[in-house]
Amino acid sequence: MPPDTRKALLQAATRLLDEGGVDAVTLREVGRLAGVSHNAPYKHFTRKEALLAALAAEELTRRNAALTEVIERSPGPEAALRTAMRDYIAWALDHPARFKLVFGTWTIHSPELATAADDAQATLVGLVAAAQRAGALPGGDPVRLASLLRALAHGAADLGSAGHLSSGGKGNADPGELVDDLIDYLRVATRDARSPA
Amino acid sequence: MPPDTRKALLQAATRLLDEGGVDAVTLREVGRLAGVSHNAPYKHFTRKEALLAALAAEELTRRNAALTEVIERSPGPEAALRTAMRDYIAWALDHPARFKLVFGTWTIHSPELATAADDAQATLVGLVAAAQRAGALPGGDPVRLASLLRALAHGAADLGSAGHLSSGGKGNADPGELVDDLIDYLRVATRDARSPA
DNA sequence: ACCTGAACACCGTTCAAGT
DNA sequence: ACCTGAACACCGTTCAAGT
Repeated sequence: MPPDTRKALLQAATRLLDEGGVDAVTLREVGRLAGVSHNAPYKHFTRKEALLAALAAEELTRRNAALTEVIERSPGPEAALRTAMRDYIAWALDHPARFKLVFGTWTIHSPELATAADDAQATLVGLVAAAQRAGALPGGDPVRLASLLRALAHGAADLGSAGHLSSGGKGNADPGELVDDLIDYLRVATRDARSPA
Repeated sequence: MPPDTRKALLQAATRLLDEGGVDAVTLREVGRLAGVSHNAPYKHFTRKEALLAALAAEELTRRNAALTEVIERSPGPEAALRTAMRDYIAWALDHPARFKLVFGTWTIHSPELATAADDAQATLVGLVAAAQRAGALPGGDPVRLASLLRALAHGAADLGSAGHLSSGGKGNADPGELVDDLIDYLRVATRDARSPA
């Protein structure tokens, strides 16, 4: 079996990311942890951002697999949606650096990252459409509704993980509660649209 | 009039932030732009993050003033809420680096930044409560409802400014539309709760 | 094809020193 | 009180060279 330096580099980078945030991911330290010279990384990634993009793509692919599994194991689309949103929040709070990395601004074009992002979007849209058919969500463009859900989960997770959801020192809102609130409001809106005017 | 190096440093930092993102804000370049030595900043800020926190506090204070003005000029709480949310999104898209800085993770405790954040939260909660009384939003804890609105606006702005709201190359959702959608759904939920069961 | 060591142009931060 | 210049310990990236 070959040494597989590339994998060792990614593992080292993941560890540094989790332990100290993206600023702690330094090509020199990555090399050191992987037991290789400080510019061996350049033989596997064109530049630092390319390594980070590979890391983000791996992570997002794992999230997609987890999402698919949630959908398969859930009794129905509404339960799947609630579990998926809660899992997303939990992931962001447990791994804030990974979350910020994946959804940060990329100046590089990474096909793997773009594909993983498209897959996630497509899976969520499919789930939303199923929930609409099941009467758990209001009608309309499922892409737009999926974006609404995604934006809320993303905002709640981001504000929550940065500590901006608490005011005056005491935490006022749990990110998970917010996504539940939204789904509840959408349910009400669904019923309302069905009843005769 | 004194040279006011502190102000010159903050101005230089703001320019670098807008032009190249937070990574472009380098104490050495800030000093250079302000016409001062590369470590004069240390006489005004304990460390780099303190300068960034001062920058963020200034920006958030300006946003609070703008929000208050929107409320005063609006015909009613619902119009004020919609305008405020749209303004927030527009600000984030126009000044992505400032937005990311203000709502990033701080390892420093800045009283000015904390105060500005609390002010913003309090003003928004007051606006939400007024909209509830006006029948434009459903009842319940106004703090929680404000967090819901804030999380959605934040998520839509963040995903939008990072380009994550478009899938397959074509933009599918405009962040501004998403906040309008949410307020619309909440209106429906408000009506529903009022009608007799 | 993959890796190394030296080198270059940067950083943030500290320190001794000046006014 | 405010500022400077030298210094230290880091970076990302490039280059010439080795296997």
